[in-house]
Amino acid sequence: MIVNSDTGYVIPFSSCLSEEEVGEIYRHSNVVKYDRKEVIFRQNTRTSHIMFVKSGLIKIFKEGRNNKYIILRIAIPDDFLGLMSIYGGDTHQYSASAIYPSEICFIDIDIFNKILKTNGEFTLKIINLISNDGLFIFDRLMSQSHKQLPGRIADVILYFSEILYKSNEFEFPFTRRELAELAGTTKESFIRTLAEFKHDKIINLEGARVTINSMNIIKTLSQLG
Amino acid sequence: MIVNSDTGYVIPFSSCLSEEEVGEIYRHSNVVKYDRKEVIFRQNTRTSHIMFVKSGLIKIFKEGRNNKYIILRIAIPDDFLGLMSIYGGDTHQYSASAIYPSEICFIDIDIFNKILKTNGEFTLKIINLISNDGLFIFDRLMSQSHKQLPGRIADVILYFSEILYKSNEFEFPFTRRELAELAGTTKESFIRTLAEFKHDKIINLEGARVTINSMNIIKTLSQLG
DNA sequence: AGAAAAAGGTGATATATATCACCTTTTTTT
DNA sequence: AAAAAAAGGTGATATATATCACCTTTTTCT
Repeated sequence: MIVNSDTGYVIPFSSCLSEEEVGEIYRHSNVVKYDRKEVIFRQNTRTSHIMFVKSGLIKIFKEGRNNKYIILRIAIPDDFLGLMSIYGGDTHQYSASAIYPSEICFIDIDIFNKILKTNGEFTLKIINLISNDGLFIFDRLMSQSHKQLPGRIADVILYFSEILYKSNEFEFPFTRRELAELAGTTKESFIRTLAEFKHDKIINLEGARVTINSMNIIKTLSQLG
Repeated sequence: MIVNSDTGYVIPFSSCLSEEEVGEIYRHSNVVKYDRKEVIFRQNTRTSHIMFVKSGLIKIFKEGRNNKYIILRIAIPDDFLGLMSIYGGDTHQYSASAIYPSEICFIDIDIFNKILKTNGEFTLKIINLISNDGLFIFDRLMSQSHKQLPGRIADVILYFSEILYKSNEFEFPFTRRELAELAGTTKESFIRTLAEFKHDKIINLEGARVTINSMNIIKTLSQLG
């Protein structure tokens, strides 16, 4: 559902933008609301807009063969979506869907590029974002290649605790199956390993609710792999 | 060994650069020669220059725990090195070493950034490069997570045949151990699977020399995982 | 040229984790 | 409110690939 453009929101890195540039973006953008589980864009479709998360939580994932998925990361407010695909080619290389009801701001791609070409400060911020996205994927690749399950599941716990929620206590916004797709394993193996963590009192676990009892052990598991 | 700056080489994407910009880069750059196996930069060291390959072949790799490595890709002439690390933070997140005697051009980072900030056309090319690097790593992540050995080794063969050498016949520039690090497996498993490919007449194999007999089967293996 | 180290290779064995086959509980749909 | 579907969970079993222990050949070093 498309709502009228409003100016009651902040564009990421707008401190680097002139008033005219901000105005131009507002004039050529609109906000779309998504319900839980709604798809924002799907891999292999053509890129058409610059997007950023205005509110909510977005799952970034990729479908492989045999109905297998990898969840890459969770995008939070002010995160851009799909930059890598937009600037690396002309089709999305992954999909995005709303975890909770969310609002996405769509910006006209030509306007955005015009600003990129003329505003070096802003451009460097965008280059910085894309680079960090790439390095994050590289870390995932290392984790996937060299660590075995306990290490990878420790990584998932650290991702929620340190990057996403910045707290020792949180609720998984995902089903066990999705958590497994984030850890690169199967639902069953994820459940079992998480149950071991609970049994060993490294974490408390009630349904989706997690409390980290021993951050040290989690970090050691992550490091030793 | 540092040689004097010379202007007998072409800067990648220099068609997007003005004469002054090209001159400025020449004035603030120098070419360094590396022997086989010499390290160009090492992960966790601070970034200091923009680099591109003038000649040779460069191995891009990352060290994990337990003396395990992942080889990410091979950089060829005109490829930039380390852009993602330079623009994603201030330390290299991976290492680079020469596979054959190679020449690397080092460009002053401030001069390069100055040009980035003022030349939008050129900047878009650089954004395009970094984005593609990121997408390439994502593909590797998918390959690593969802494919089993024969599929991953087919991917390695396709990488050399289609991306690097653009031929059905080529020589691996790597030892078996390195090939395994590129496929995300062990030396032994790589050797065995490659021997199966040979036994099944999918490829010919004599030492490092590979001839692909059935590109179809290789592609099918890659796709089915 | 000779010694040492690295690379290539093979068979036997171990093991982590996927797969399968269920059952129970919760959530969603009609 | 009942039926259907999805999620959570557990035990038994299968299997792909890592690991180990060698041996041979090639390359590198002194």
